[in-house]
Amino acid sequence: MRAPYGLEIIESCLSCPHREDRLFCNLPPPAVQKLAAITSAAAYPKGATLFVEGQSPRGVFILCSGKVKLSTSSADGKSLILRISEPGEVLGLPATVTGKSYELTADVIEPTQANFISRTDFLLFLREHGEAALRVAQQLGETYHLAIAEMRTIGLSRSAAEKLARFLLDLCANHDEEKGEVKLTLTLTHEEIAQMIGASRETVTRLFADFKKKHFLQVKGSTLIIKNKAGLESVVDA
Amino acid sequence: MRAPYGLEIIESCLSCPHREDRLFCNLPPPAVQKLAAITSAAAYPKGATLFVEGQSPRGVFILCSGKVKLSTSSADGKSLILRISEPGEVLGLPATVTGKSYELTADVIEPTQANFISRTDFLLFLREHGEAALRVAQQLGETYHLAIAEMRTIGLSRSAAEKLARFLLDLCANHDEEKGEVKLTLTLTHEEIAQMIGASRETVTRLFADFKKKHFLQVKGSTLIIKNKAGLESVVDA
DNA sequence: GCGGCTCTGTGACGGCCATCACAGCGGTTA
DNA sequence: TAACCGCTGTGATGGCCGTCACAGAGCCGC
Repeated sequence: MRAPYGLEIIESCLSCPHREDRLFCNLPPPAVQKLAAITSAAAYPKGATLFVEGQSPRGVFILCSGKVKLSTSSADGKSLILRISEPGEVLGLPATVTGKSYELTADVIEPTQANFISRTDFLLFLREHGEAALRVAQQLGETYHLAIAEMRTIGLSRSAAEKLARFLLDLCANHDEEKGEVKLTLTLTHEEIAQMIGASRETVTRLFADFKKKHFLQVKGSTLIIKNKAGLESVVDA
Repeated sequence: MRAPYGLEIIESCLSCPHREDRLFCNLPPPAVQKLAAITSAAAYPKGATLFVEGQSPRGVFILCSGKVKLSTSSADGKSLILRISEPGEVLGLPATVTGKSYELTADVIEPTQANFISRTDFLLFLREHGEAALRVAQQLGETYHLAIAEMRTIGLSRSAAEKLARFLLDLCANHDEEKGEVKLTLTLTHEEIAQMIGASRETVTRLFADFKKKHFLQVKGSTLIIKNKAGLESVVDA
């Protein structure tokens, strides 16, 4: 593990292209300066945990690089993955602004650099900079959107096949299409996909085999090629 | 149906105790005045629709009285109810601040009075009053919390019994307990409950019969008495 | 290369629950 | 009062899929 707060990390984070993405781009210069002053950078290895469901909120994390898994779990160990956060996103925002405990657990699944802002600093900053508060509201609205979308795939499907198809089509929506195909890299294991759609690992394996047989998609290592979106859509509509 | 924008309705809404609840209470007087100026009141009969999933956002509705069902539905007519909004809540907030289309449909299920603020007025107001933007962010954070909670009951349960038990315990959380019992009025039909927990109507009927037989609860008309919370919790933990 | 690990693939079995079908039941309308 | 309509209750049936069990496959560190 690299030393947190190491100088080289702070340097690299200050130049991180996502540092002010979405949340704070285009703020007036004084606001940006103030923001930089209360921000501290750190690196997290794979397997690290940024925060845990139920903890009282310490602050927000702005993802510079890496990937973070957001999940919730029940007493009996079952867990539900809500989504995988990518660079540019802000984690822990709802809990930090409301003051309620974190509603999800954030686990690092690829080595990550993130900027941290403590709750007290962050709230003070928002109070002083109304424009930033509006940005935060917008970001929260989008997070809500994503949650609803996830909810739809889990709640409105009658079969596991439908859920998986919905999940894959959602993935397609974020990637470009080339001559009828969508190519994307999927680093998730079947187990994790199962936890995202509320199914068992074996069912996911079987469904992938099924979809391959129907020529809906193709898998090479961690590369996934969707060859027939219409086919998947027909599974959803069924 | 009462005439929308009728004088007596505006009067009653201006004195509505929830008008500034949560979202805008304790704002400085100038902000409150401005807010009153851009607000317009209306009444909606049972069966009316405030907005529909997919519409581009017209603005926000602040519930004064009545109840509104928030749901999403799939192409094949199946629908998933997210929650029932009560007076004091603000509807359409995420879509209005992000500018994306409404992600849910809002149907009036009990005669409702609501204050409406158009999107342009609302955004302008937020830009001028940073404190209000912060309130909006907090409200959004709480809405998100609720969505996650709903998600947990749907996604983390392995059986329908578990989902119903979770749903009932969530209800209890909002009501007071008296000598080990929680009494509440539940105006939802079995069909609607089924749509909230992602099950079929018949299953809900059967589960209620089952829970009654186990003396977990009791039903008299639209009054529901939870007699044994521990029993329900044991269903969830199973 | 060898043991140990995680991940994927596959068969058998059984239970839960969605679905269909229909029967009472209370409230409302004509 | 009868007809109607939406809600609730209940039986029969079948299929999906969760679970268990195990086998191969890839990937590491030693």
